[in-house]
Amino acid sequence: MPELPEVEVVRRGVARWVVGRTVREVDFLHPRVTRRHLAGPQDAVARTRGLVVADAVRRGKYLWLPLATAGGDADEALVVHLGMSGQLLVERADAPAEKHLRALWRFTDGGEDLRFVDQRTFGGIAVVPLVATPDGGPGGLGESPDAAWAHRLPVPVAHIARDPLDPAFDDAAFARRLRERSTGLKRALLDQSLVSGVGNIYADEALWRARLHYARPTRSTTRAQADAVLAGLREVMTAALAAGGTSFDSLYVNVNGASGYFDRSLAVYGQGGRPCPRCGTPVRRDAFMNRSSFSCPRCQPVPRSAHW
DNA sequence: CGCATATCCTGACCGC
DNA sequence: TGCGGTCAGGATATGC
Repeated sequence: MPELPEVEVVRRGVARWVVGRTVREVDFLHPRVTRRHLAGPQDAVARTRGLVVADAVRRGKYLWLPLATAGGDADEALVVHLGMSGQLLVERADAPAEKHLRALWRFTDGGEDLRFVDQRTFGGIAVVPLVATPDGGPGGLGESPDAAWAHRLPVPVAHIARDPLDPAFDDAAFARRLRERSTGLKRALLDQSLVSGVGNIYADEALWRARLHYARPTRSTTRAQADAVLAGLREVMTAALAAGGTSFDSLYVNVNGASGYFDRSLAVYGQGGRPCPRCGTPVRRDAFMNRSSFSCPRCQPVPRSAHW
């Protein structure tokens, strides 16, 4: 499940292998891949063909490639969301098609193709305008933070908050906005308009590090607790990034790059019944929001006023 | 409007 | 060996 670290590994791979190249042709091989591009796949192709991939930028789980004209600036971007199972691959044109190949980009240099492979089709592609947004500043983490396109966001990303690894993330504002909400802590962490890039795995891991229960009411969260959650997120995301970042030097941009981290380092996620690494108490698994929540019953006690 | 839930999707896995 | 049921969850449409 690609969350922030996995998407960042993919972003670095795209920056390494695709940025600077000119798109010659695009094929969309499944109707669901362009469902968010309302004008349809042919329009997405027309808006991409002949343009230069100027950069690879990320905010939260969204990745986008500003598309520049020969003049150099970019008014639109190719937005990619990996969903649950999406992968971006850089492969030779004669490599056999993957079973779940959904989109394919060829370039004028005749080099390797970019492919979007997605088994479960929760992911998607859209070509959309870059727009100025109230939060201003660089749009996210990219290779060229001073470029004109880095100060605008693709329309579908305009409502997405900055992520915990963004240098401009405002910790105090996060704590303040958290207290304005009437919900549980984990629900808030999964809301991409409050903080982005967090999914089920990193939410559970960060809450374990912060020793906070997922149903703790946001309304009464202290600044110190909010800071502890952010520290937990940054810790686990940075570690996952370090583990996944080792493989992007190859000619293969793969969302599975961080899998080695999962094998060894998850404290609670997917560890139901196994001992908490801190206190040895068996990890608890609860049904929550149509998915699972993992926590340590001793380190993360249920608050009296839990907000389920 | 704020918040919660239903929905999309496919393959792995499990019990019978 | 097959078959039905369950599980995985990001983002959004909807409903209250």
